[in-house]
Amino acid sequence: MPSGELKPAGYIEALNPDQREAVEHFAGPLLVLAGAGSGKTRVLTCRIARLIEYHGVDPHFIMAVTFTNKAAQEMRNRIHKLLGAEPGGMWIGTFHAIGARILRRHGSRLGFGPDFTILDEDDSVREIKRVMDDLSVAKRWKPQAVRGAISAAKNQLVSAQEYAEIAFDPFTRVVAEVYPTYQRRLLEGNGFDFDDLLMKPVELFELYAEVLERYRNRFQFILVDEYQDTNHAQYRTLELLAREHRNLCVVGDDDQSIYGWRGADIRNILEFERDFAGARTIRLERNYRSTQLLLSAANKVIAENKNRKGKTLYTENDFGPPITLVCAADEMDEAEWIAAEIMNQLAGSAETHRSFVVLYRTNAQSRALEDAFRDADLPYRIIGGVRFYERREIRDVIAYLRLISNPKDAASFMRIVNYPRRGIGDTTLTVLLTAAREAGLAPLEAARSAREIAGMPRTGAAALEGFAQMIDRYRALTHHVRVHELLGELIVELRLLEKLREEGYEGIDRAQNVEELVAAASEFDASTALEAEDLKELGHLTEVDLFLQKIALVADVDNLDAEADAVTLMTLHNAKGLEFPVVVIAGLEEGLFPLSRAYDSLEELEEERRLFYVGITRTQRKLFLTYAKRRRRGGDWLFSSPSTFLDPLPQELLETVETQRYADRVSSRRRALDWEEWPVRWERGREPGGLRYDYTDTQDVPQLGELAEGCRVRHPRFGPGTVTELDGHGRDLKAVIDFDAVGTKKVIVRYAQLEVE
DNA sequence: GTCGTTACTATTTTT
DNA sequence: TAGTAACGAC
Repeated sequence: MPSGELKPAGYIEALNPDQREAVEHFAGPLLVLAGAGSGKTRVLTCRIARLIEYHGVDPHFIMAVTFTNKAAQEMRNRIHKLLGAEPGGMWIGTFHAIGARILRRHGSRLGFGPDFTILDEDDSVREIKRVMDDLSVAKRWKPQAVRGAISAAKNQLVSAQEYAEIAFDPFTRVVAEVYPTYQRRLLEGNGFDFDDLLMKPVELFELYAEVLERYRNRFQFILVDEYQDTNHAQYRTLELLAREHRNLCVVGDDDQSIYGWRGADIRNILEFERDFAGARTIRLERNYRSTQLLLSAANKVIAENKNRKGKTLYTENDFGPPITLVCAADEMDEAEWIAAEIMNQLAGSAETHRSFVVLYRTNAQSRALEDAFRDADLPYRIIGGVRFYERREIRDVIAYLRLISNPKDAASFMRIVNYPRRGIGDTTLTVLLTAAREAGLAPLEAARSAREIAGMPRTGAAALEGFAQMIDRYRALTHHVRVHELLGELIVELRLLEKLREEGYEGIDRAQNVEELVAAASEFDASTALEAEDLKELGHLTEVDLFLQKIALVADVDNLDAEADAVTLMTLHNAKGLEFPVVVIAGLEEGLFPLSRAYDSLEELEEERRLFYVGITRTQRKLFLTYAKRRRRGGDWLFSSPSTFLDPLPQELLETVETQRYADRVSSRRRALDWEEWPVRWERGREPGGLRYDYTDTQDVPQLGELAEGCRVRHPRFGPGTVTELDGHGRDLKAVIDFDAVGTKKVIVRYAQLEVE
């Protein structure tokens, strides 16, 4: 235990007083409110080092939980550096990875084998769709929506039974019907979805006191990164584990909570001090990352939010250059301007490509940027979007591995039974599945003796048996060969690369991806996937099992290669935890950022604002904010005004710029407007602040003001009035207007020739 | 059983 | 607009 004679290690002396206080805190609950760029990871890692080195805590008793694998890896490396050795026995990982690890050990109590499959969101939607088809409810509701509801329930730890009790309308009643069947299918297929990895460990702890006891004793010290992003299931896990010893240290920033839509509950951090009475709270407000100017802008933006603990960042860095606010004509113009500006900056300075990042709200925005970057010959890489492990060809190959690893996996069976084509069609499959269900067998099991099934077409039966034999043959190999060897053989046998290449241009890419997967597999080292203490109990798991469980939990950011010399393009969400010398935030328009649906509630709008705050605080030196006057979205042009998020930014921090094309367009329009009235029909889409125009014969139209509830309008016959209600969409949009002179009337906007004041 | 066409719908973020 | 799902023809 504490031995006061030891001189503080060098890493302690380098900390500022607040950081030091957090690091030196030993036992009892601790909340560290760590502003952006305030050295949060440093505090976490130093604290762990100190627990081990100074307080003599065996790493075996420490658990550190992060949100991404990348953060976990980073933490591991830094602790290694501080201690000069790997802290053996310590658990560091994401909630999901830790959940999977616990389930691997004890899942059998809930009826799951340790070689379980982890279903990603897409797998889960497919499974739900299948359930819905069977229950004949697929027509009325979207599987995606039902999945969302089940996922939300799981994050709230609401079981299928409990859900049934609270179902109150047609939709939730359908969900209540699907949920238990879906769970049963998962159990039958020995699979967990992402949410199960969080919910099932809690179930395990609550049902089996001795399991809970084991981990309570085991994790004497728990540290949690990004605590503001925890959902209820995660909160409950922490509470169960830490309730007794109370050595729970959480680090987070309520101003950076951006995952509310995924069930993260900001109350977890706002109410930590209440939930863990006697908790010490330390604020880290000194920022080491950004310029003073940027921090003052960020502080102004976030101060608009009501629901926060309150924190003001400061720095002793330079004042720094102003933020450049750019107005562009459309998204191509915006993208071209960004590409050109990055080229400029590169030409005149020592910066390299990797100093730049372009952040945006939606993945769809990357398209224009990619085009512009390609045209400008600017090297770039995109994080997010269609992720590697989500590509069709990769999922196909992985489905083979999954079926080999877990013959009960019905979803993977269905995916590949006829890929590549082997003459197994709907008729054959329907007969097989019916027979399988009656016999209580998984599809692959039934396929092994397909010829014995009544009503099975002869060619189909032979193909099925051949398929099953092939899978079984590889299954027998799993204990003897490495994953990449197995994969290599499989691909040759299927003639997969040849077949993909025959698909033409895109197929060549696909074939390359498959080769990349084999390369990734050959780098996979099972010895690090399963730690020594798990080997005893789980030594019989194959490398294939472990490889699959591992890749199911990797995100794209995890692969962010800091070395590659290219401009990074990614969503704001993906940027959390990262920093860049030069940042561009694109698409600062009403309806896009903030996204229009965020107007539904204050909470969502505040979350969007936090996202903007996260974006600003990624910046070390120079920030560009861009918006476009119009943007193609779906089929037509969407016109919009600059984001209201820009409003709190004081003029003196900004320098405003128009792109050449925007300037040209405005001047030509002004000239045109002098002599011509523009033939325009306009509609208001779902997007508040964004007006959707349909115009007959011109390319360019003047922008009308916003039509929204509460705004003042003028009607040619009824005179001035106030809009009290909007109803319908697009060309069917109707407005209820309280006219000053003639009272309330409902008009069809399309015909009413309203003028917005 | 396969292929091609049409229809539809989703355009938010992800462990 | 683009991608996918469903459907119908061969």
